Amino acid sequence: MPVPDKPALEGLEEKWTARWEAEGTYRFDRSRPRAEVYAIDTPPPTVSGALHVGHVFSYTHTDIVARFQRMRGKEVFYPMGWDDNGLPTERRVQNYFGVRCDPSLPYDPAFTPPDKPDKHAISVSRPNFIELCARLTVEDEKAFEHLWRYLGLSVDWSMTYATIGKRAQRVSQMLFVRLARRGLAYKLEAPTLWDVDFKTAVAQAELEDREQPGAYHRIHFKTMLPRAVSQEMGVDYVAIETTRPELIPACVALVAHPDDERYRPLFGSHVTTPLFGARVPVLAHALADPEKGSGIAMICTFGDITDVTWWRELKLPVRAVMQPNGTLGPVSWGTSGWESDDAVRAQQAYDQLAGLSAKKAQAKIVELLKASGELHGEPKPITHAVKFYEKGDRPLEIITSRQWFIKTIEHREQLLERGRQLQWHPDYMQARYENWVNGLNGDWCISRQRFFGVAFPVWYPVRADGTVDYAGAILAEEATLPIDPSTDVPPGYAAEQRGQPGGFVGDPDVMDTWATSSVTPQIVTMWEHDADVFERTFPMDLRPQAHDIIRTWLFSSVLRAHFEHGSLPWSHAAISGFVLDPDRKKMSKSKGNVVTPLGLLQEYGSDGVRYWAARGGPGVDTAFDVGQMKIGRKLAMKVLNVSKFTLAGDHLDGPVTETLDRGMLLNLAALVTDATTELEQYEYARALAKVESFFWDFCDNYVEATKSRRYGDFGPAAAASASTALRAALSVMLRLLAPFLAFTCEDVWSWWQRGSVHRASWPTAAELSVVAGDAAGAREAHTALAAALGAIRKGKTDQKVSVGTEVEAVAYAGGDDEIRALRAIERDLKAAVRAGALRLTVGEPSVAVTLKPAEA
RNA sequence: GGGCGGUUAGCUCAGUUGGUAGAGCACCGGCUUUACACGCCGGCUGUCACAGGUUCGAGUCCUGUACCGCCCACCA
Repeated sequence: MPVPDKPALEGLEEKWTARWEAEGTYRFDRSRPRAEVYAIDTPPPTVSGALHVGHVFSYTHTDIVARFQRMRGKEVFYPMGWDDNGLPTERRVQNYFGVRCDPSLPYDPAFTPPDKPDKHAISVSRPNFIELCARLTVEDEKAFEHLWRYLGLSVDWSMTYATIGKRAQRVSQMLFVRLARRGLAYKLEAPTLWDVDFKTAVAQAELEDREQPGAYHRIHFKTMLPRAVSQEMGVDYVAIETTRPELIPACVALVAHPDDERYRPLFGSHVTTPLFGARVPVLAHALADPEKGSGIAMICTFGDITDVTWWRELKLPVRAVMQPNGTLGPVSWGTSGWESDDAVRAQQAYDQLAGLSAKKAQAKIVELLKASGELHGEPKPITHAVKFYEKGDRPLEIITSRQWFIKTIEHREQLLERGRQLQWHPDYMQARYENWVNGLNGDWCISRQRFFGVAFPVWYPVRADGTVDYAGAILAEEATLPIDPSTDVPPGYAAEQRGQPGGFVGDPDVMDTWATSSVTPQIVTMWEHDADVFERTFPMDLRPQAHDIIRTWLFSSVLRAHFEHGSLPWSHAAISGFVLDPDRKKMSKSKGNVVTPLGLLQEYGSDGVRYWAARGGPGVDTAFDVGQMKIGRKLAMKVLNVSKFTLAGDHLDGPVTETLDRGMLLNLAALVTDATTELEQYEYARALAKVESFFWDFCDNYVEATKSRRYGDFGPAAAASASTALRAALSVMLRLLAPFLAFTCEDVWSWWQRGSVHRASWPTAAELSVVAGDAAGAREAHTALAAALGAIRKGKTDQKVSVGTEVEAVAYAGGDDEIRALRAIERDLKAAVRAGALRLTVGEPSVAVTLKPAEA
């Protein structure tokens, strides 16, 4: 392709995305051995959401690394996934098709959704629901792929996967079954964090704190001590302070610190709860904080995580009032039910609470306590942090339920060790991992009482009396996976036995979204699907991701690989920062400050946007700044134009003989070494800054200084030296910039080279020093050029003449070393400043420009 | 309460072993210079958050403080 007359950036994206696809430029060559492969575990974006500029930012970082590794000779394994798991997709499918997932229904292969969603949702089986999801997300996936291609991601688009896809289900289920068989996954009935609106268990990793208004309620519990002791204490009650008085009926004990003198006499004795008259013990535990409230707390089943700890360690009974839907459930007090000194009074009080939500129950019980005189003073309003499910609207409750867990706590040390083996970029992100693992306070709850997602490949026998034998879980055979227990039948049973005495039931739950996302390394590397590919790609090289999901995605992936493979899933983790809006806030949809990416790519060019993204180094939060995109666009334009200049006209073939040419090439060789080291360390932003800086100096100074010679003013040999040096430098700079300005560099490459620049070999210092030849002092001469040119240009500007004006004479004085360096390139320097005479002297730095008589 | 990161020119940010403060943008001024006006040249701009310390010398190392951001916590 010839050098264009008017090179332009417009249309490069369409042109090259089509060409790359047609030529299979980024197709993975699966014949290469593991050592020659660089495998990337790309984060699958959520398809039901929209891609925003934050995605563009971080995915560009990964692409830069991918392109660098590819040019270094690695075969890059770079798939793309779509995350269609989880609540957002579930809701979207429901609304779009007017259906509800009902896991109790069997698969109906003939089902078709109505053209328009009906007001009354149609119940469909889980497999049908998943089919609808796949249908809906096809369009999203197309739009996403288009954007990614337009941005220039060098993904192999023949390798895509969906997190709810058949193969992903199979991998998730198979890994789960293996954990279950080894006892690393287990089912247990236990107090679990619970969202009362979604009516599902949630995991520790999905929590967030929100500041909420609340109030301390000072409540009196009657003591049951011998009179003498009470008299000594002066009171016959204990005052506790609680923000959740509605849980008083669930109170099973009071607790204070063992060293707390105020309560020491009470330890071992009992008190009665207000309103309900239940006798509960006063106990000692080190977790009780004498500084908090009155220093003595009531333990309820369950008000918060501390209650769970106390309940477990003090071996207390359960007295649960909170139901899965967030209301207080029915309780009968007295001899046939819960213990009370005054069952009639207890029942009367409780009946007014039953059926109310926590919030309403609190208001009601405050009324009752005031009336009974057991509330001391007015509630004292406070603001405190309350735990929420990150997607939820009401505070979490803790409810006892039967859930699947994966063991984490007893493997804490090994998991910490894995974190240390992983190479983090930037390295300080490892602290977040350590922090999280050290803070784990329970095993990982992976089951969700939702309908959409990967099912547990598990059934339970139904006993002859119709009860379910949860301890006798029947795990699916690996060869049969994926299965859906709502439709498929366990080995040895017939379909008619579903739900029948002596028969079976399917596990109704689905896996947590992170339980399925955590196996993306196994999904993409074709684990248990294509052993050959797996062997060439696993453990992978790179996990790129954002820092907010270290505790979830990164941690859970490490955990799964540790258990299944006894290794890390990848050797490097590159953590991207967030994109901040100009107010330094994290950009997010909810804040309405998200910019749609395709418009940006079209306005500033994909390379312009890539440039902006590339400037944000690993882990660094970066401001959204169209100014930087404009600069990137200018850089790309400059590349086009200087390439046009370099390649225009006939190439004069000849060796590099001139000192300036040699110096420039050798300095470029040093840059190659430097930039390569940066990129090897995932410091792409630094690499770009250095290359960019050299490039502009090259354009502004070297090209200007050699123009005259290049045009033949000093003969053909001197011109050939410049021509050869220019081309060698251009070739190297295009390759250095190719990972960043993927489209521009590819276009220029195509003007004069064969093949794709993205499959060209990464430049080396050696290839330049061969061209430059032996040249003592040449680098210093090239380095001195910019300062001297600048000073002399200033001399002209000060006299208000153009830089191109021919002048009578220039006198330039400088230090010994500088002048020696400049003398080596005196002819080029003189031509560059268009001086009739150039005098270089050692002395105090000075510049004198003498204009021609006519101009003076 | 714990941890991590940040605080450098009006803005966005570099500043890699401690050695006279940098770039781009913005602003001001100049320039048709046979690659580029999506250009070129030049100029202006800083108690490097604050306070101590180590050192001949600190933006850089140490201690502490303040503020910003993120993550975490057993939040009665």
